[in-house]
Amino acid sequence: MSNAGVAVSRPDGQELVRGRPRHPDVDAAIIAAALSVLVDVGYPRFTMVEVARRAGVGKPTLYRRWARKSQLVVEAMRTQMPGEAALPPDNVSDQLLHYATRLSETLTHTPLGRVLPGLVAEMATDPDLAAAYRSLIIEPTRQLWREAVERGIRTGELLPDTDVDFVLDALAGPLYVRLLITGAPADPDAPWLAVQLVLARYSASPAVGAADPRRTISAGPAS
Amino acid sequence: MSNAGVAVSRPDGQELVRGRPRHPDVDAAIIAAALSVLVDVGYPRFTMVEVARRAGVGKPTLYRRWARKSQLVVEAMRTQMPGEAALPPDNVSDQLLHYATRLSETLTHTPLGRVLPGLVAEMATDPDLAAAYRSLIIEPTRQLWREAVERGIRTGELLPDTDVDFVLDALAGPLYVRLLITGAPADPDAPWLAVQLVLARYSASPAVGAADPRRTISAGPAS
DNA sequence: GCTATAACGCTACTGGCAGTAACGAAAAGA
DNA sequence: TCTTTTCGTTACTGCCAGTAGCGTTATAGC
Repeated sequence: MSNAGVAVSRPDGQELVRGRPRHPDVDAAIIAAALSVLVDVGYPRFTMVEVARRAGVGKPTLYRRWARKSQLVVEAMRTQMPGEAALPPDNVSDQLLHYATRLSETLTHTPLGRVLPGLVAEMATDPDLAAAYRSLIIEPTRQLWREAVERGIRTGELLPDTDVDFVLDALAGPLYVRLLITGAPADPDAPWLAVQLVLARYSASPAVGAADPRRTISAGPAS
Repeated sequence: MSNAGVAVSRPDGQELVRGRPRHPDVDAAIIAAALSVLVDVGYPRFTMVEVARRAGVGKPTLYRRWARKSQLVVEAMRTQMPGEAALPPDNVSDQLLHYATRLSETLTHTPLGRVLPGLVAEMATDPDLAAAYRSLIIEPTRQLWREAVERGIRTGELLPDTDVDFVLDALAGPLYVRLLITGAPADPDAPWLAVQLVLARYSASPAVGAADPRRTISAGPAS
């Protein structure tokens, strides 16, 4: 997102750089500083001055790269997202459990959890930020989940009437509610419980969902 | 929450009021103005000056009643919560559907939905606000839901291993996720779909949850 | 080298808002 | 009348986002 107004592509395909080039370490230093500030004080007390101070950089240097504070934050958050990591298990229930568990860990063990509430607020009034956050952070994750669910429908593991988007909301919802609304500590079982709900309703194999299905499906998180 | 530093209770139980009494309409005027500002601009652009202006009141008058902007907002929100309205249906599934539908409507049709994101952010750094919001707005609602679920367990409608708090999260989660995270428009079916999930997993009667259970339980929101 | 260009750190500024202080005036009880 | 407290008004402090202008420095092309 560090806007590349510097480089102008030339007819020969090379980059024409005029003037003093940007220092190669500054971007990284700013992102690192931003993350450290976010971890320390959360979004609402996150100030650009403090980021500049910790990065050993002038404030205008920040604004040369990111026009808004919120954009810098989104960029910093994006670096915290887990990589693709080719999905390991080959059945839908384990895949969903894997994803839900990973989201739960991201929310509890990375700055994302600490920052999310403030970001959510800003999204409500800053459409650009909302779009950036959703397309860079939320959507990539949801797309993975969506593909897993659709695959499950195709293979017959899930019922054909499965409401894909609702399933995604149902898996992520309980995790977000705790973090954002009730403030209760994250329940390590929550991902598994959520997957249970989804399977109980949408799994094609009728046995699932009653009694104690934990053993009938899988033991725990795959990661 | 309008702090009553004015009245001092006397031994005889009467109120001892010294000095000029507060104007009886000012509290209501401020709350009304606050709500109108919230509706118009949302929490992050909500300013006390604007509230004072619309209420035809000085800024210090606001601060005489509510020490923080966030406290005024919580108070204003509280007036928007639906009343108790003795729970109508007598079976758990209809009760939960009723509550979930009411939450959905509150989130979409009252200022609460517009304000919630910003409030959530502020809660992350303001423990007092978080406590006030949770005890005045979140908890009363959850308590109703909790009682319904526990009643269902007692009557045998729900399985004894039902995880009560998780059920609450699972019912509210999908609604909040849309509002706060994905920004997708509220799905009018979401409350019903969420109840379906819960019943499919925790209902004691095994028929529920497969095929098209919509007709096997109830048609729609009870309100 | 020399020149043009743009990044850099620095300082200073504008503008908006939360929250406070101080005032004179008004409303009530004692 | 005296005391107390509210009320509106005005003015203030302090914080922060974001911008402007400065002199300096690194690089590419001539």
